[in-house]
Amino acid sequence: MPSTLKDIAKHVKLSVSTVSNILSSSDSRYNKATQKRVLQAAEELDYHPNKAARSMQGLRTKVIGVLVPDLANSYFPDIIHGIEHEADKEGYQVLLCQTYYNESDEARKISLLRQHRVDGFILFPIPFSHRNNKIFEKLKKGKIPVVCVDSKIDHIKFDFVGTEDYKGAKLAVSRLVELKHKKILCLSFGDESEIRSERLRGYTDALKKKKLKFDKNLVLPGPWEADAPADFLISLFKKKKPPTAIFAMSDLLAVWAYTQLRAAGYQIPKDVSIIGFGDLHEGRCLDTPLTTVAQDREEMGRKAISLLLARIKKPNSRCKEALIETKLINRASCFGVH
Amino acid sequence: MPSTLKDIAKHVKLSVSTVSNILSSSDSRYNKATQKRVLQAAEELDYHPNKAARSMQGLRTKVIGVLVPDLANSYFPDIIHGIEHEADKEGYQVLLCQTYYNESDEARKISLLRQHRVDGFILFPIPFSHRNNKIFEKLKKGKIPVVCVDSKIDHIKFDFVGTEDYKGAKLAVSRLVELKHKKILCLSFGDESEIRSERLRGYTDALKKKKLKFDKNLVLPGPWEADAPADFLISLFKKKKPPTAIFAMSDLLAVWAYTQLRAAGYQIPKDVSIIGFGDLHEGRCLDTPLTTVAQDREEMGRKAISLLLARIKKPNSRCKEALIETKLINRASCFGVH
DNA sequence: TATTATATTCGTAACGTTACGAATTGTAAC
DNA sequence: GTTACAATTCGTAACGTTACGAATATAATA
Repeated sequence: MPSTLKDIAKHVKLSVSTVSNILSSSDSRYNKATQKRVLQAAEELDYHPNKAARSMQGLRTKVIGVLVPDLANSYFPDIIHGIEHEADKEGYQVLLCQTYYNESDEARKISLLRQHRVDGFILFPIPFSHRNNKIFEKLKKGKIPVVCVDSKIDHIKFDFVGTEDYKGAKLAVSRLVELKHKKILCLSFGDESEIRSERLRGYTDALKKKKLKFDKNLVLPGPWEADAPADFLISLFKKKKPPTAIFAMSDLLAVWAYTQLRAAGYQIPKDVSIIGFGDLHEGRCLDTPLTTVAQDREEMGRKAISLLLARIKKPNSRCKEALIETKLINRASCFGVH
Repeated sequence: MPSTLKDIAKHVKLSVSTVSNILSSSDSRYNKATQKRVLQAAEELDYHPNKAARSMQGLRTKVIGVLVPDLANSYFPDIIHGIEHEADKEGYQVLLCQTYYNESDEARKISLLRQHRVDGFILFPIPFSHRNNKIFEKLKKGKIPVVCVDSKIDHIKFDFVGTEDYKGAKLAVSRLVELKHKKILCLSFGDESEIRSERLRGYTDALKKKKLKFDKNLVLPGPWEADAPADFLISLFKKKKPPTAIFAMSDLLAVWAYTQLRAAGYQIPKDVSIIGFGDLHEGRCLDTPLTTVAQDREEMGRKAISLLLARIKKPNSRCKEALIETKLINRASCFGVH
């Protein structure tokens, strides 16, 4: 039983519409004294405008829905921070949900947010999912403003924010090549996402540029794919011409490799150099801090909001794509080979 | 312009109320064929019930608001996972906001969530804040169901979920004492929170039990407090009778100390044993994994939901408090002294 | 004082949904 | 062909808000 405009109106003996007008637009033709009286009553009665009623006028809710896979991955909070901060500046509020990489959760959360009539979505779609894309088709057909981040939806065009995956990977691998590494392992994602293929392209092109040949046996998926990938990883380093460096497609993968190698008695970077991608906290607080490719994640969030607001204003404009720059962060995990 | 009941009604040539009834209660007296027709039309027209209109009936929204300080702290995502999972089971949905440890954001986000008429709140209040407590008084007076986690609100009683801070700290320090450490540094939070005082009490009691005397110079606040606490920390270990162990009130503090000491040339645990509190990911992936006090954070989340739902059902029942158990996780960062 | 202009305030309809009781249809029994 | 009863379906009011145009009060001018 929260108080309503009617309650306030009764309290100050004015009409509901007067109270509404005063409370919702500060600029107004109303008597200063009246305004003060109303504001005060609102305060006293602990009035919270009912967004439900408001949005029923078909007005903007000024709320945007953000759907991320998993907050436990420290990649996301920074982006969310950027989103919230920028949204806030424009008077938008953010509602946050998680999918836990689960397709039916993804669908359910989108529906929930639609029920709340959010003005638009920022989605981090589950990468390379075989989900039923109908939900997204409907978003598209309903002209609901959507910005996808990181992954795109098959066959459906939305605004998009991503990372300069190709450039970043090339940067990283070029660095290893400069340090005279000849045999560089590529620790890859297990999926078939565009992120993966771009980073792989960066890896191979960096090798090519220095006339090193690409060996597909040096590309292996991370811990969540193979059966005993840790053993397999170590076995690669026990061969007689072992790799001397690892390019990992993510910091998490890099940290995993780091841990496994250390446990197996290898020293980083003396025996093996490692370079990651993402500049996550996990890599920074390693004993030998991780050299990595960083992207400005808050900027990603800001960019996503700016694309979204542009679309909210012009729902029919052409879809835009933005790639966030990368740069190399040199820390201790890479070492020259002689 | 999402479709409405009216649209569906027109489409199937039935009244709005029939459509509403069919769509909102699956149990019903309606003709099976009619039901199918309606469901199908809803699907075709991509109908999403308008929560706004629904909640205007004064009905439950089946949405609960969760307000956390900062998702970048990996302490929170686990709890949120527990919250979401349990809420989901009961048919409740979760709206998540951050305060960034900022009091005015805290107030604004609570107001936002109230505007959405959430059925209740799970709050992680900013600890030891000098905030204006009026917002909380109003929540209390308005009988809005609220569960606080971790910190309480001064002078205002809400349901509460916390950690067995005293027992956990005592457990940790007792362990160090068993390992024959005589001089144990306590790395404390900088605030005056109840969490701090309870963990401090655990620390002192563990010492007392083994007849070790409490030295208040051995209690020092973490990195965010003193001017040059890192230097100060190291200086303590350069004295002639240096501490041989550290009890840190959080894993983050522990990791910080670990890093500083390593950088200064000390070995963990050979020179200094460290024990943390919280069992965060950061401590697990250290080169020398951190011994720590763990609490089941998903259970915290579940508990919070169960208290909240109980309160939603009986808004006037007595406030309950739940403390989540702690246990010691022995890893490599502690070492016996001889 | 009458007339106009200006400053304030008001009343009504509409948004999409649900609860409630009323209305309509169909069916079986007489 | 009534009547009784069940099976379906319907109509209306209400929730809290805002937009819109209308109404009233007050001041300024003739």
